[in-house]
Amino acid sequence: MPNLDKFDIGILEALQEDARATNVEIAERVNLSPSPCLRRIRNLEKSGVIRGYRVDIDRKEVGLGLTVFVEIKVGQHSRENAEAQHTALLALPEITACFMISGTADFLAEVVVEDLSAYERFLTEKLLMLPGVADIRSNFAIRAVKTGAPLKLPQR
Amino acid sequence: MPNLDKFDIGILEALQEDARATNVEIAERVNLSPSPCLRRIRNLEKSGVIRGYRVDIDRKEVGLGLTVFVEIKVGQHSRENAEAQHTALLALPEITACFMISGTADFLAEVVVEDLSAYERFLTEKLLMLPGVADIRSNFAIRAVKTGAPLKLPQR
DNA sequence: CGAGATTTGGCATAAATCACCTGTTTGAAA
DNA sequence: TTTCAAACAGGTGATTTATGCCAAATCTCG
Repeated sequence: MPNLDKFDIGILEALQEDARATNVEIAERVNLSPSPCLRRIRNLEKSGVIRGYRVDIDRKEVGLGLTVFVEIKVGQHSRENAEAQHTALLALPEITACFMISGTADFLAEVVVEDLSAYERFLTEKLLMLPGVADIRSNFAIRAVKTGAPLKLPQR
Repeated sequence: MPNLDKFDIGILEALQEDARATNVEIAERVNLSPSPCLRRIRNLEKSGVIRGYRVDIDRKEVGLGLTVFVEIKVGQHSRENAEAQHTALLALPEITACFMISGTADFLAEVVVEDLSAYERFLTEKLLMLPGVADIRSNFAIRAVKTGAPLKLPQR
């Protein structure tokens, strides 16, 4: 909703490549002096366009070798108080992303765990214990083609 | 593979919450003085545990209102030279994440675009033009429960 | 064209980064 | 257990960066 001009878009593109770039570097890249550049960044943060800054960790390197995409179906009456479902799924730290989707399933969740046995524990001790979960289908990631790629920002 | 101790894990957890936190802040949080803390961060970067730093942008706020999860099936002979498939999918900026998966599909891709008509253009002009793409199935995200959540790092 | 509002750029100061150095801890072998 | 070497934590200071302030430039309407 906020009107983003070419400077804002440029700043966001720079931060998508390297969110720890210094303000001076970003200012040079978008052809602005440091002062207004920093002011714009702070405005983007305050207005909610920028939600935060994250480190991109190599999952394999930290021992998280298994990514699974889980299609979750919920029972008919659980679909009515969807808020409780959201809260429950939000609280599971193994789920790194989760969307309510159209199609055959109700939710699609990305689950990141150490290995198959950790995934088994997650399923039996956590996901299947949630009330209202009627059916799940697991799609195992064999290989990551790309993850967390920069958004293709609409130009102004 | 590199041995990560509790300091490294603490640094990664801090950077997952705020990747622009200053080295001094991170050092305080993990109970280390700034010098060794910065040294560890640089080591994590050099060893590949840290792949980079990304800004978390609110998609709606920049006009990207539609997220679609696309299941892609490729023809039998395309499956053999999978490398070409990967390269082609990598090159599409609308795809923000893509995995080769088990199950009914061959690939699962997350596509982020402005709206339905932009998605139609993406499908007809780009994805369906790729050689070897035999079948696709689109699952539209109705609501994001969570995105880009921090990883649950194995403790040491 | 002109008044008002917004934004930019430069400056000064406080803070952070980072290379270098020193002292301590750790770990392996005798 | 003792010894030695390698690795690591912590301190210091020069350089770079962040950030508030203010005057000048730019943009926006009437």
